[in-house]
Amino acid sequence: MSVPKITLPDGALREYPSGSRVADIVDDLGGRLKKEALAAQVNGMVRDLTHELQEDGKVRFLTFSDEEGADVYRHTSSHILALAVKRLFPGVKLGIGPSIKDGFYYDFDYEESFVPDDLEKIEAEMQKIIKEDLPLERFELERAEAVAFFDKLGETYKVELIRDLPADAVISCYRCGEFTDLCAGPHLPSTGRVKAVKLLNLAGAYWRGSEQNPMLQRIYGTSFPKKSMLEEYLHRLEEAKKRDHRKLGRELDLFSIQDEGPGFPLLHPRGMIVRNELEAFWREEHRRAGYDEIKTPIILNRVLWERSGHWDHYKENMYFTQIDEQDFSIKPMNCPGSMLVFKTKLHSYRDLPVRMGELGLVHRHELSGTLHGMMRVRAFTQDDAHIFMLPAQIKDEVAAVIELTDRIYNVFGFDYHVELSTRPEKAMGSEEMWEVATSALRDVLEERGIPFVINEGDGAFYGPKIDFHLKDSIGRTWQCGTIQLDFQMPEKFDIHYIGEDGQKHRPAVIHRVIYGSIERFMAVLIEHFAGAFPLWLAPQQVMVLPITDKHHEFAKEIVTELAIAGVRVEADLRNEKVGYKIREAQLQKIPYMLVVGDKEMEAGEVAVRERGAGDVGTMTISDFSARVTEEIAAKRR
RNA sequence: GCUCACGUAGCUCAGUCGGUAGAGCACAUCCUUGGUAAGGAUGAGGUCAGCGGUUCAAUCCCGCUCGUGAGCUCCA
Repeated sequence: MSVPKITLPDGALREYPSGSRVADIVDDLGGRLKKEALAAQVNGMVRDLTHELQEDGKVRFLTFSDEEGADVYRHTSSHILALAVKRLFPGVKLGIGPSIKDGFYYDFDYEESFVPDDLEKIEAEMQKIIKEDLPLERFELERAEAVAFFDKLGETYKVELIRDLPADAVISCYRCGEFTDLCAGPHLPSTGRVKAVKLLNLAGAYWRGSEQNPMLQRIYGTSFPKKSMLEEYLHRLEEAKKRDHRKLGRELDLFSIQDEGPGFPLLHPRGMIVRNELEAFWREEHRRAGYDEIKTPIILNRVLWERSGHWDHYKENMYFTQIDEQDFSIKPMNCPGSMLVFKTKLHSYRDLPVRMGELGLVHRHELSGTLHGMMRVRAFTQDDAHIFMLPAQIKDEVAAVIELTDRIYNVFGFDYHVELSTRPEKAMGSEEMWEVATSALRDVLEERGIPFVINEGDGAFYGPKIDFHLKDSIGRTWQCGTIQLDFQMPEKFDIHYIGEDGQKHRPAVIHRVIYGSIERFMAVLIEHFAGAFPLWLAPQQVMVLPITDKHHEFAKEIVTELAIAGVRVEADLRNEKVGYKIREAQLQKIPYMLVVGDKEMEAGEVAVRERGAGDVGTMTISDFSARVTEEIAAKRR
C-alpha cells in the first residue's frame, strides 16, 4: 500500500502511514483544503492519487489501491467513452455508464448497430480525449433545471432517471469538454489521468435490465492507471480462455455438445472416467456420513407436480410428455421423488434423521441464450440429498452438511465463501415459517463463526438457503453447493414420523447438494486444473512409451502389471519417435509417462517422466506401481 | 427468450468483388527403429449448418430456421 504524501498550500507536508484508510485522510484534511487547493501537490510514489471536492467542501482522496479508487478510473473512462461515441455518432442517446468489476460499460441507444470496427474508431477517439486532458467539472442543478437541461439535449433516459430520484436528492452533473452527464461522481480531475484503456466487447442490454424495455447497445471496456496493469489483466483473460472447459473438453476428448442436443452434453469415455471418479468419491464420503442412496424416476405423473407446487411455480422450466393419454412431467428436481420414498413406510422418531442421497438426473428448460458448455445445461445430475429430521436436529444436521461440504471441497483445493439467501417475491409459505427457517440457517453460520453475506430475496420458492461459492485457481467464483431448508415439501406431501407420544409429527427437511450439478462441477474442475487433473481424477494416469518396436512386448507387460494394480494405463505403440509420443502425452496432460528402451528392459525398470516436473529418473516397475497406487489412495495432488 | 456477431474437412482457419473450394494439424498406407514436446513420402477426407428466394449460375447476395459466441446482475 502506498503512503500518500501531500503538500498543502501553506507548504506543510503531510504523510500518512502505510495502510491508511482514505476516510481517515479525508477526516484529517477535512476543511483545511479549499477549492483552489485542489491543485495540491501529490508527492512521489502515489502518482495515481486523485481527489475530489465534496459537497461540504471537504476533499476526498482516492488511490488506485482502494476499491473506490479503481472505480473512479473506470467511471471516468466510461464518460470518456460516452464523449467519444457522441462525437462519432451524433444523435446517440445515453443510458447509464457505471464502473463494474474489472471494468466499465456504457449503454447507448442508436438507430444503427455498432460493429466491431466501430470499437476501434471509438477507442482511437478516446485516446484523443485522453490526450486533450479535459477537466471533469462537477456542478449541481435543481431538479426542474436538470430535467429541462437533459430534455433539451434529447436525453430521454437521463430525464427518466432524474424523475425517479428522491425529491430531496442532490442532482449533480459532470462536464467534460462539450459533454455533460448526469453523474454522482466521483471522477478523476481530468481525462489525462487515464493511462490505459481498452474496449473489450459489444452486446445488447435491456434498459434498466427489464425485458419490457428497449434493448440498448452496451460497450464494455476496462481501464487502469498503468499500461502494465492493463496488460496483466488482458493476460488473465487469455489464461481464462486457454482453460475454457469447452475447448479443453474437446482437446482432451472428455465430452461434446452437438447441434442435435443443445444443452444436452454427451460424455465421452474419458469424461465418463472423471465423472465416475467424482461419483465414487461422493458415495464414499456420503456412506461415511450416514447417508442412504436412492434413485427415483425421471418421469412422474402430473398430479405429483401439482402437489409439490412445481406445476404452479416452475412450469415454464419443465418438460412434459404424455403416457396413455395422461400428463407426465420430466423431473426438474428430485425432491418429490424423495418424498414418495419416505412415505412408503412409517418412521419412528428414533430413526431420524433419515438422510437420503440421490444422484438425480433432472431436466430444465433453460432459455437458449443462457446455455454455456457444461456450466449451464438443460439436463444435469444433482448430487442431491434430503434429510428428514426432528425440528430439534436442524442445527446439528445443517452443521454436519457444512462439515461434509468443507471436507469435499478441500480435496479439490477450493477456497470458498458462503452466502445466505432469503425469501424471494415468488414464495410459498407464511412469513413466520420463512423467518424460522432463515434464522435457523443464520444461527448455525454464526455459531460456527463462518462469515457469510446475505442475498436478499434470492432464496428458492420453498425455502431459504446457504450457498457455497468456490474460488478457482485463477480467482473466479462459482456457485456450487447449496443447503436449503424446506418447510413446504413436508406439508405438501403430508409426511410425518411417529413421535415419543405415539402421535404423528411433521419432520423438517433439508435439501442439499455439494457438487451442485456433476456436469457443472466437472466444468469448474476442468477450468480449475486447466485440464491437468490430479492423479486420482485423470482419465488416463500413465502412458508407457516404448522407444522402438523391440520394446513393445516389455511395454505391454508393464501395462498389464499396472492395470492389475488398478492404474489407468495405456501404451503408445505407434510407429513414432519418443519425442513425438511425449509431446502428445504431455498435451493430453497425462500425469506419468514411462519411457522404456534397451536400458530399462535389461534392468526391469522404467524411466519416469512427470507431467509437471519432466524426467525424474528410473525406478523398478513395482516401486513405480506402489508409488502410483499410494498417491491415488491419498487423493491429494 | 431478446440484441449483436458468427457457422467452410475431425480440429484451427484461409478463400471465392457470384462461375460448386484450400492450408496446417489429426487420419490411412508406406519408408524410417529413432532416448524425453512435432522424422519423411503418398493418400483419403467437404451437398461451404439446413430450407427457401434472386440469378444463366449461390458456399458467397436476400429471407427464414437451427446452432454457436458475447451480453442482457452490479443503477446517474
